[in-house]
Amino acid sequence: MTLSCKELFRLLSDETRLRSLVLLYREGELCVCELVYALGEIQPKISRHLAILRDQQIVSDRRVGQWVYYRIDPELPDWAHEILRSTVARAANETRCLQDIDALRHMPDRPDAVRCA
Amino acid sequence: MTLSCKELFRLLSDETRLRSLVLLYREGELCVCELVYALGEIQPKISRHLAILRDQQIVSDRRVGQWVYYRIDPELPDWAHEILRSTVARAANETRCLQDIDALRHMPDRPDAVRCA
DNA sequence: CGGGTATATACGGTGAGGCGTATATTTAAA
DNA sequence: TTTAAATATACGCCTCACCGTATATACCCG
Repeated sequence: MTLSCKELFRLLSDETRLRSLVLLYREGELCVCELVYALGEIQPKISRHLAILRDQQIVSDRRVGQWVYYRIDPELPDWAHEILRSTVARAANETRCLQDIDALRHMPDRPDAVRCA
Repeated sequence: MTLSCKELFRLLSDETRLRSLVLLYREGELCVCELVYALGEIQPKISRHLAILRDQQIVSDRRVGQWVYYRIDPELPDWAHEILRSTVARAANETRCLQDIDALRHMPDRPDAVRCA
């Protein structure tokens, strides 16, 4: 099935997914443990929501050793990408997202060395 | 409370509300019975969803005789309006919305004479 | 192979929100 | 003042999606 407006909005209407997508949009690529740390949520919750986004092809993933990196799916349709862009522009002003960005910045032992690949 | 991204998306994730907003965005102003006809849904359902949108100040209403006309709230924040614009551009390609527009066009006895006010 | 870390998934419980029906309210017209 | 039309709301039902806990899977290293 192709992505509908309604379906996209349903996906964006969950706070955990929205915060994750804002971070992924800004950072390009993040592994699960980075999102867990930045959002301050438990790992199964993050993984579950990422799986939902992956099933609808909003994000794609790749495994690097024991880590799994997620990013906005590069094949996301233009109209959806435009909505995401507006969203990130707005959400970046909301307190919760600002905190997430800051938390990520201060995460110790970030597995960032691997990310270049 | 001010409108959050998450809240806007929750409102847009319901098909009836989404179809109503697409029509309102295109047509400028519509009364309840026009939406009932165009969407082919029962009146309490339409009224209920319009009330939800009104409570969140996505739409505003005005009474003209026995009719109540709804429109996109002119004070909708810019970022929300931009998301709506992208949405309408996309949704206007989805079958359901095309049918709605067509149905509205063929509605008999439309109370359109009043709308000029 | 065995232990540890990262991630994914299964499961039952629970609450939010959508639904249709019935009814209330408002206005116009008779 | 009664009737009818347009709209709004109240109510109970039910589905769906989220939650936390527990467990499974995958990979690395010793």
